[in-house]
Amino acid sequence: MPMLEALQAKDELNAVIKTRVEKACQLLDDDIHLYPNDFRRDTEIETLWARFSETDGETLEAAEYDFALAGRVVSYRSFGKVTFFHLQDRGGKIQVYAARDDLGTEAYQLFKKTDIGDIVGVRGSLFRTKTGELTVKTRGFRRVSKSMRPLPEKYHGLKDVETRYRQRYVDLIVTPRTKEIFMMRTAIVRELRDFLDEKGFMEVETPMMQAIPGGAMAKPFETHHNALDMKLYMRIAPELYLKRLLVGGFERVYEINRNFRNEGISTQHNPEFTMLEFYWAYANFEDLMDLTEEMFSRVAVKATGSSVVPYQGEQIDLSVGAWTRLAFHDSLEKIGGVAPEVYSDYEKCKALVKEKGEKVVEGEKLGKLQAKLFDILVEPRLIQPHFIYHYPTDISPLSRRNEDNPEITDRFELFMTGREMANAFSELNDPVDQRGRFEDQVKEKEAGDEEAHFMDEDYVRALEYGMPPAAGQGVGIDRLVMLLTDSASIREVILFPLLRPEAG
RNA sequence: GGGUCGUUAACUCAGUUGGUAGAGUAUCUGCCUUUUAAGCAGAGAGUCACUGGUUCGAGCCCAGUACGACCCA
Repeated sequence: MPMLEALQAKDELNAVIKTRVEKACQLLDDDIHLYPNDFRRDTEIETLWARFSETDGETLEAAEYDFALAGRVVSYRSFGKVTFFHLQDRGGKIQVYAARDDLGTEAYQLFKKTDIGDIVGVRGSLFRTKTGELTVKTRGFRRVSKSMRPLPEKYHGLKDVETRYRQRYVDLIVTPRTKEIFMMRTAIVRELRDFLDEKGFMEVETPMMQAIPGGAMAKPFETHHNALDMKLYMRIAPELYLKRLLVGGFERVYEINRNFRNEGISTQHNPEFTMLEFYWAYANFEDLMDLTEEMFSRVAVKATGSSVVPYQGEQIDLSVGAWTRLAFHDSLEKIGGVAPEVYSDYEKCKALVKEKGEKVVEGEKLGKLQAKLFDILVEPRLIQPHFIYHYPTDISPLSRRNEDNPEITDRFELFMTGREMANAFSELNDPVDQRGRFEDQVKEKEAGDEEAHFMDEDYVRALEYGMPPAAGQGVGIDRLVMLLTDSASIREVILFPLLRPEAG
């Protein structure tokens, strides 16, 4: 095979890879297919453990249960005429024993060309070794994929985080915890879907590419559609489309999908991240708080077995009823230590923001200043679950105003572990009020606020047809998975986090 | 954007005051039929991230660059 020979000739290959390529060339010379796809397994390692973990050796050998397994060789101990190795498939790992006297000299010689990392099929039965370990006795062997690159060292594993993220495939092979986290992620998302489906919500898909990026305050990614010759944005939120569906008569809808925000990268932020948004007609933000407690505690139990979960040394209690509900302005006073005469006075508020080292932009409204104080003084201290409600109207352009006080909205954000986990509100369904709020946002955008909302005429037109009163919520799925897997960085819960291209 | 730290063999890591580049694992060779971080004997393996500077001499000191981690904005 010319390609392999070319690979073999490359000087820059390190010795280990070169040796493996040479070995592969020898196999080819003996007419051995390196990548056959004719082996079929009839069981998996998890199944063997489930059925036989309690069975004693005599019973196993008497039964001579015969089966075919396949997986990756992840360790290898050879004694000459007998070899032990561990085989790993998607569900687990099991020891395999291969002996010359069982396989025959020729087959055993071929088997001995196996490297750690090769993917192999094994036919055989079970027995127990002297130490009692459940082990497969090989009667037939077929290599189905030759590995050219050595795996990381077995004892320390792969530690270099950059390599773990760039070559996640290697991380998944050698780091059991990584595999576990992503299996948990899938289980968490499935449980959210089950929960919402049971409550009568319908999953939908709305545009990821939008002409007007709405539904959140964030900088969008821009792209261009060639055939239509038009600018498009990657969505920052699905909100305005999901609410159009409320107008259309789907009274309970949700979407779990990616959002894109053209902002900094940190342990809490990836440019593309996954959000659950759901909208519920004939409900308000207080109904949402109840539903949220129920949903989070159920998902926590599913993922971790308990509604009290450990996170970075704290025990976070997600049990229904354990959550605190506190008004935004009360949280400024009681947790942030900001007196009402300070937070309600524009100049005093501005002075305090500056004192705390935050910039104040010209023309910024009182609500925005209060939000900055909240971010600095309150948010980091909200370790246990807190619903902070009645956000200022200035910073809540899509939320319904409070009936008694038009300066605040029937909106809450959910905080725990010092971070925002969700944002929710009773929806603004008055088209006249909505148009006015958009117009205020446009003024802020013109004044230089890149994150202010765009005017969306079609959305206002939809509201003019009449949207049922409703409440809606967005939950950051990555952060939820971080919480339930005790992960400090968002990159630990995203399979392929965004990194700069490798040098060279 | 700013600060701190890191980058040495495929992997995990040492590297003294600036003076010939080290270990374990992995790999290769030999021995070995119940091991499991198998063992024993031997061998090979390096653009010390990159570029420049200081120096008789730089993995080590200095400057810059790239990538990453953490903190701050």
